[in-house]
Amino acid sequence: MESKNFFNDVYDVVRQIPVGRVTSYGTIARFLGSALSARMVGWAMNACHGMPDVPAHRVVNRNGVLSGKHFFGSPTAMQELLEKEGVTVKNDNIVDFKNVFWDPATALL
DNA sequence: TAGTTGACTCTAG
DNA sequence: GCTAGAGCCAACT
Repeated sequence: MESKNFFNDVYDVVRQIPVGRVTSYGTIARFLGSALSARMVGWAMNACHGMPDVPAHRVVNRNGVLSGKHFFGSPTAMQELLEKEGVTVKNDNIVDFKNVFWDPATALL
């Protein structure tokens, strides 16, 4: 299980997402150098179930939609978490997504 | 071993 | 403006 280099990178980026901010799979994928590997970010999130330090709820698709909300055990768990952190979610969509959007390339660089 | 799937994104029609 | 198809990589069956 030491072959999670790509996953580890994803976790590292997601872990650095500040509270009240969200990012997208493609953004992380591109930041890692694989813009077309956005799916892999999703897979990384799928494996992040054993990583309580990885706020997967702060990672959404490029539309700001909670695509993976269903994978949190409850279809509203992701929304509840985001709203609890100050992110307004409406109908599985992040309100002012552009305002709460967090770009690793801008924050880390 | 090989085939299919998947929490995405982009380009083309 | 919306719908459809293609692409990437790893895990699961």
